[in-house]
Amino acid sequence: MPRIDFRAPSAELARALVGASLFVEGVGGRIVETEAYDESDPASHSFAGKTARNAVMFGPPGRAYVYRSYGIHWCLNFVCLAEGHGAGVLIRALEPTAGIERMRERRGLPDERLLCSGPGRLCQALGVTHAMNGLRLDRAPFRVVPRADDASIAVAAGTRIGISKSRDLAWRFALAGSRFLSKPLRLP
DNA sequence: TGTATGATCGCCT
DNA sequence: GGCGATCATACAG
Repeated sequence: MPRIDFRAPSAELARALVGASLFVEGVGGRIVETEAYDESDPASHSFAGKTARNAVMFGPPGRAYVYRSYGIHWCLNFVCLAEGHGAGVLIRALEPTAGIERMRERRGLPDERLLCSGPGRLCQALGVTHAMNGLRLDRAPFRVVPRADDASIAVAAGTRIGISKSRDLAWRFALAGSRFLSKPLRLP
């Protein structure tokens, strides 16, 4: 059932992506943490309208929106139902399954638990940069694999991280009990 | 386990 | 000028 539908509202897509797998040139793993953002949400980049930075969020769904965070890190979003509004899902953490040595080289830190536990770390480990902004997610270098139909997966919802607006919205989704989360889940 | 700080860039919502 | 959808490091206790 969880065929990934990039036209779904961001919270739905964010939930469906937990347990799916993401690879960039074969390096990646299982998504264990996501956050939803949309145009009605003051914490979203799309809230205040289209700019050069967030333009991809306003384009067709199923693309990568990569932005620079704090002037230093890259963060990866999956664009969903945009149609002039602007919505997306921030990929916050992966459980590494493929290309772990490559990740270690890129990260410089050996700790496997910290390779992809956070949106900036994950992009560094997978080699995601601004060069991939706007690229389709169903083509190389990306590969997104839905979780298996029979996968009995416990997805928990909590409040989002690192934002000051709309802090009570339970739009953070995580694989319950995973040790690869960027932070423990906080219930609303 | 927690709090503080620096790095450094795009946009000011 | 100030603030982020961050992270590594330094330090206190």
